[in-house]
Amino acid sequence: MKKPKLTLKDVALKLGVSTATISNAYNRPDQLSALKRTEILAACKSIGYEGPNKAAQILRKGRSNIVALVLADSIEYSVNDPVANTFITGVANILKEQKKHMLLYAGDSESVRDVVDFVDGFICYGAPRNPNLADVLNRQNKPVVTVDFNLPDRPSVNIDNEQASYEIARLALKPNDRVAILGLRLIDSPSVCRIYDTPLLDVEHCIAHRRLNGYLRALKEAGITIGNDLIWNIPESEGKFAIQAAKEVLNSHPRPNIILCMSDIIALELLQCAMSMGLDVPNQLRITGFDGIAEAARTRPYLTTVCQSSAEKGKVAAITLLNDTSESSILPYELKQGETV
Amino acid sequence: MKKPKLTLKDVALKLGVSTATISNAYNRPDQLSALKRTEILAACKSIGYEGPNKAAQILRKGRSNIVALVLADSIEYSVNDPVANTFITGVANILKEQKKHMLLYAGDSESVRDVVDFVDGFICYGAPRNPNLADVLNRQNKPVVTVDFNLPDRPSVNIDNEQASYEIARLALKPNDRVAILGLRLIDSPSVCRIYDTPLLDVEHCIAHRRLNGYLRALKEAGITIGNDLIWNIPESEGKFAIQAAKEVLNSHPRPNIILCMSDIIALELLQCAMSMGLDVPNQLRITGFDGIAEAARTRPYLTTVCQSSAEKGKVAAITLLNDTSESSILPYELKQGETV
DNA sequence: CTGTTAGCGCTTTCAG
DNA sequence: CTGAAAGCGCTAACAG
Repeated sequence: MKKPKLTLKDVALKLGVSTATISNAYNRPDQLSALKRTEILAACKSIGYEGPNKAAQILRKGRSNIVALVLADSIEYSVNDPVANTFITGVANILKEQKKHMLLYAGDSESVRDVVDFVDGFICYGAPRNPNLADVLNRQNKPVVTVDFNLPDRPSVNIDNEQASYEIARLALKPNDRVAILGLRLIDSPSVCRIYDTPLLDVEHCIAHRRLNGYLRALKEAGITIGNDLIWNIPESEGKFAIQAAKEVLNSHPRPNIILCMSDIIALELLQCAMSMGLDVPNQLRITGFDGIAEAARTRPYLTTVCQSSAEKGKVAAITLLNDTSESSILPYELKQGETV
Repeated sequence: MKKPKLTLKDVALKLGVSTATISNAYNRPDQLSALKRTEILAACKSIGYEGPNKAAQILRKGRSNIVALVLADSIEYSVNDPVANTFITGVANILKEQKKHMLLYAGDSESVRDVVDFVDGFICYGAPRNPNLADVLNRQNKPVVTVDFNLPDRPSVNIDNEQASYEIARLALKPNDRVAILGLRLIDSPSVCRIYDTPLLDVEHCIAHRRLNGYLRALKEAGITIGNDLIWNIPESEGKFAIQAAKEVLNSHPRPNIILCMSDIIALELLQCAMSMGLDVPNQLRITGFDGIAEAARTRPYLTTVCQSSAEKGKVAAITLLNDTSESSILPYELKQGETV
């Protein structure tokens, strides 16, 4: 039952060659004749040696072929968010190609100590919920690629959130509109609430802020002013919170006739709510989303939104990390005119 | 910029104590006085030592606190399946509690060699698409827990698929029904097709087979016979394939008036299809699903289905692995009468 | 092209 | 409670 677990040394002894030769047979084919190499590999297989122990290799080489994917939130939450999911898909795609492995790491953790000594690098998807984590990450020496936020001197992958938001708002807005904004993680609060004069989260750490700026620029241009009581904070892009916010905003007086949402999930829940209240979309209420998730493409009326390719983001992030380049990328996005505007 | 990266030895030297003492301070508090321990820890922190190197610990201790979650399919696919996702959530929940980490591993890989030497164990969610992988997994010595399939002498987590399928079919069937079955991975084919006389996948490796048996038992009891040309194979629980199958079955003559689906995703796509063809559900067509995914609870008409808790499965699997027990679990399920039957 | 050897950084007996 | 020493299993100089 329990195999004795051969080591490279055992094998070298048995085959009457040096350990270096066995090691080279596996790791550096150019260091010995092809013939000898084939012989050795065959002999190893036949006596049941499966190759050098990976744990020892990690220590010795300082490389594990494991990449940590640091999610913005807990794993539980992130894995159920379609946008995060698509991103993971993109990363997985590239890692598989390069025979690397993926360790999921929660962004609400305190530190990366548990894994920093053996992973080869970090892909950091969204500003970690625990702000401490970003600092720790930045202070260590392994490669880091950030996505949807920035860390000093680290490459990042982003879209131009400000411009995208500006454009979608511009597309949607009409003179004299009564506007509301459903924001995502604008302030440091676990609750659905209006932001009033709560200080906003750090710009660098927060795409929400950039999206807000884009909206506000479009509003200004359209000659519309909006109070902070018409800007909601939603702590997570999750149905439950989105519904709460949707109800609040739709039941507020005077009711807005256009609502700019910082994610499709939020927009879709709002849309559901509005329709079940008998509102005519888009005539009584216009809605814009952000992301371009698959579900939005399946749901009628089609959502007017900003499409970004999360899968592509994942791929670019993985490639950037594996090449250890320091170049940041700005990826393209696309406005999608649906039926909600 | 680049810190010199202190080792335990350096630190011991600097503090004038032995390496064992430093090691004990971190790992075995009972081996030294609380006072000395606090002093040492404080001193370490102040000189910038973050604690023992994890890579070295893994080699030395033979334990990494990393658990591999082996998915049935590629990571790309699995992460976008709501059932798999909920399962991952459950696993993540327990791992977090126990400060373990999760490595995602694709079930279409050839072997686990890349990670077997350093992970602490495997949770295997669904029979791996590469059947080879199951063998390799079973031959190695680290703990394995299987979910939704079995491996000899390994603990597993399952529901009683046969009985559940029997019950949902029994609930739905009426005398003289024209029945079709939309099966999931019944045969080893990448295509949507009728199974005809293609050999079924191995029973042990295949919940689909058990579900099929349950359906057939109910059919037999109801005095209905069904040919293999009315049983479809769908290779993955993905929208694209489900739609293909839905069209085939709904356009076949005579059209079935009841269709038993092996997943909610399949059932939901079928439902969409049927409604867009103007069919009256449930009067002209009854549909049953399997799983009880969240989306089914949001979609009208409500799906009649078998609800199982994937999150619970994940938790139980993780607990079983971490406790290294050999007890298998059979989890409960629940029939949910919706509006499609 | 092959063999010897010094570690990678740590933990854990074991003797004091 | 502390310190010295022997590896965990491997790789990469380096010398032959």
